[in-house]
Amino acid sequence: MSPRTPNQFKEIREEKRSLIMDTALEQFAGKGFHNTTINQIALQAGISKGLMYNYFKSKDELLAEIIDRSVSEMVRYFDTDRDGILTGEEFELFIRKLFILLKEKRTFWRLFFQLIMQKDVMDSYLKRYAVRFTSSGPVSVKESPAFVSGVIGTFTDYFTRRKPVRPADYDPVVEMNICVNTLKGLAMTLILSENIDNDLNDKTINRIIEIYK
Amino acid sequence: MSPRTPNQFKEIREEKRSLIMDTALEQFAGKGFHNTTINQIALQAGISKGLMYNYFKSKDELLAEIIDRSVSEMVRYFDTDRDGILTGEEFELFIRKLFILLKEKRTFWRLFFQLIMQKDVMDSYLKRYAVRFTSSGPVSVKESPAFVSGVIGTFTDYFTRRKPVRPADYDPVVEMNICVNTLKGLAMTLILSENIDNDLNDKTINRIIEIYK
Amino acid sequence: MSPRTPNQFKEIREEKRSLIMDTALEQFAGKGFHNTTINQIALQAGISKGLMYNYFKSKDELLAEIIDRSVSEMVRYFDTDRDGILTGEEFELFIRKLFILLKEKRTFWRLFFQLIMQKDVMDSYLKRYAVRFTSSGPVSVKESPAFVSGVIGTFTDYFTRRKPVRPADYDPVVEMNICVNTLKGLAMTLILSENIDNDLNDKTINRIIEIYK
Amino acid sequence: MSPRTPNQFKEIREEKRSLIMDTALEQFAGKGFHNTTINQIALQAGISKGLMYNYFKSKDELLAEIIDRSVSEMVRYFDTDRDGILTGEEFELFIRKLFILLKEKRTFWRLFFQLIMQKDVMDSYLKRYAVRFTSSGPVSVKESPAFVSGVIGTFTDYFTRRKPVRPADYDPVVEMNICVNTLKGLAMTLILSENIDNDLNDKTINRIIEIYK
DNA sequence: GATGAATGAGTATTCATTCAT
DNA sequence: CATGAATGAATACTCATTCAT
Repeated sequence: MSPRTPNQFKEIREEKRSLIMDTALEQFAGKGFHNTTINQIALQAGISKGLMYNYFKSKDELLAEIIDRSVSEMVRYFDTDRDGILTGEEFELFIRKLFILLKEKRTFWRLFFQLIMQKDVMDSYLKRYAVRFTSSGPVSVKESPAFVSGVIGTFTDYFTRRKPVRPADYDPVVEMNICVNTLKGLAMTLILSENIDNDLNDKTINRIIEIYK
Repeated sequence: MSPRTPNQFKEIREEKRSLIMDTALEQFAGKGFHNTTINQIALQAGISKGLMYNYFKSKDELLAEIIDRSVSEMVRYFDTDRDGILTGEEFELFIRKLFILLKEKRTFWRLFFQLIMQKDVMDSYLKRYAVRFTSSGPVSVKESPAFVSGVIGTFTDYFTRRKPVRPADYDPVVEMNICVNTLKGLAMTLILSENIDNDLNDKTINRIIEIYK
Repeated sequence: MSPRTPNQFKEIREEKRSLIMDTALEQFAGKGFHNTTINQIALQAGISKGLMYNYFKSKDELLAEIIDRSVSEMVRYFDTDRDGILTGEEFELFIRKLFILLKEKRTFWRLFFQLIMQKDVMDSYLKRYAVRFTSSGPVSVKESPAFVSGVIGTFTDYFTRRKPVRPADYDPVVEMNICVNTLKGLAMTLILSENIDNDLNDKTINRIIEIYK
Repeated sequence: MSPRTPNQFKEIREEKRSLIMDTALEQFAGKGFHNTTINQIALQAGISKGLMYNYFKSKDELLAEIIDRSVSEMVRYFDTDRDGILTGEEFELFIRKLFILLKEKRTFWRLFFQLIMQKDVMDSYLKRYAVRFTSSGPVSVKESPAFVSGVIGTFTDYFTRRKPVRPADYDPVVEMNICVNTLKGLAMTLILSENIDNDLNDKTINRIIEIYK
């Protein structure tokens, strides 16, 4: 009889929002954004089409919110307000954290990579949220403008310091480039494989740490 | 106005087919398959919508033909009917060839990666390189020449032979995994960057060859 | 916290009803009936969507009530149960009253004219002033007090009596037609202008009275 | 077998465009813009919904085109590149032309008046075509920026010249205001009546000319 | 009374595909 | 061969209305 309290409403909203976003993410990642209809999302989420639009202004916004949520989470995860100096231990920690996160959020990252390969989808996202493309992908400037450039700087610095006595042919930028792209390639493999060979994966990560620590 | 010979007709047909496929590829890669309309392709190719259907049964088939053409070319390029033994020189050649091709066909590869991410078919793709692509992702297999698995085998073999006297911690599979994923990561970077740092790229490739040859 | 008396309840209800109707009128007149959503009305009125339906059965009924309220008021204003004879003084009074009312209720009249133009019901409206308005135009008749036809009759009578000694070309019906349409045109101008030239308007009204009194 | 000539295509297009616009105008004027669906228009015009969009980008553009067409026609009709001096004969001609046009295009004018009463509909039109509101309604600046202000100026001038020896109470602006609004009111009546009393109408127009010529 | 989450029928719009000429 | 008018199924999105709390 008595109306629901504002808190109850807020709870309901947040729960449903999450439900919709999770459902949509799964379908977007599996079938692609354009091959997923609002109807399908609503059906699978067990809600009506209209309700979707009660929570999200449009299909595009739904996508943007999904990206925002995960990117924010990612940034929060790594943004440990360091002194800018990457020690060997911190480097190892970073790599290990990275792959844990990739495994945990594989569905999202598959979607994410799909998207960054399509110029126009990303463009519309870029306009909404001012994202910066870097060698390690786009990151929401809204959340953390200096995050990525910070990481790159820290990495370059790390590879410069690694070999105080450089062999004639040692170029820290090249070294970093190889390291970063190895991680990128592994990330891709991890994200795309249906069944990960966890043993090989772990061994590979260990070996990378061994090489670059 | 002498009547054209059957051969001339065929040539004209082939040329127009190519024109349509090139135009379509460019647009698919830039805007995504679903964001490209037949109208846009026809307009840019300077032909009528109807004529499109004279050359290709459907939009899906157009896509499939584009994939087939480039994949075949790729296979032809590398499938030099070797003895299965990869020497250091052959390894270097392979890497260099690979990046030349990636640069030359960047547009295609962007599209290609878009597509293979759109379903969990990477695995099935690895086993059977020729997949039929449709608008809802890659689906039916056309042929299965064991090309890819052949490459994998040759590579594994190469990494096994490289260090006859293995250090205790040397694992050829791990080593190959790192090598392959480094190449994969670099390929991704190359395909996606708007402006390639050619100098860094060349240095990086040289360094990789230095490491793995 | 003494419990409210039934009378207080009624007052509160009436006040809220009025608030909703005023808010709705403003929006209907500004954006049109179809471009105004229940949500917008509720939001601006500071109540919930659900409560709206506590006061009005439907959006259509809300519109009908708005019309009814203002038309009733209008009728009450002019329906001074006269003897049917319009003197010169009464004529002047009528004109002045008319424009005062138009100015005071401009918002309503804009809406009203919007509605009566939306179907060929001007004629039927003339005969039966109270029409039920729905979203697809004015439809069912609620009551038919012969108010309008009464006014027309009185006017015709007035113009017939005005010139006992008629010039050869004097036609009272034509004269009344011009007079009525001049008023109508002025009313339209008044209702639609964003900024009224009050001085010109007053002078014009005075001149009309001068001509027709 | 042989394809249609460009001319044939152009003819088909123009015919269909007109058909759609006429059908839409009729329905918009009768039921209002928002109460008319694209489906209904297509059905009545005997074409498919899709074809509508082959000819008009949107429902809004369809409306805009309908307005443009008629307004342009109107302007062309009156824009006789005069010397700016309105003689009595020219004044009479103008009035007579005006009512002929109003009768011929009653359906359009009903729609037009509906629209100018709805702020937002007109606003979107204003943005597209830069229209200026004047006392005699909006006119497309695109077509004829100086048209309306020209008419107003000419009219004011006319009413100033009419009584070289002015009575003490003669104000040409007031006189013009009455004249213009009488015409406006008559126009409204003409547009809205289902059955026009042609006789009364003609007599009224004659009387107005008699008064103001 | 009061709230706003939930529904679903309805509407504009898109676009691959067909086909008469 | 070639054209582009025509189709209609599919899809995103809106909004009045209901109802559990």
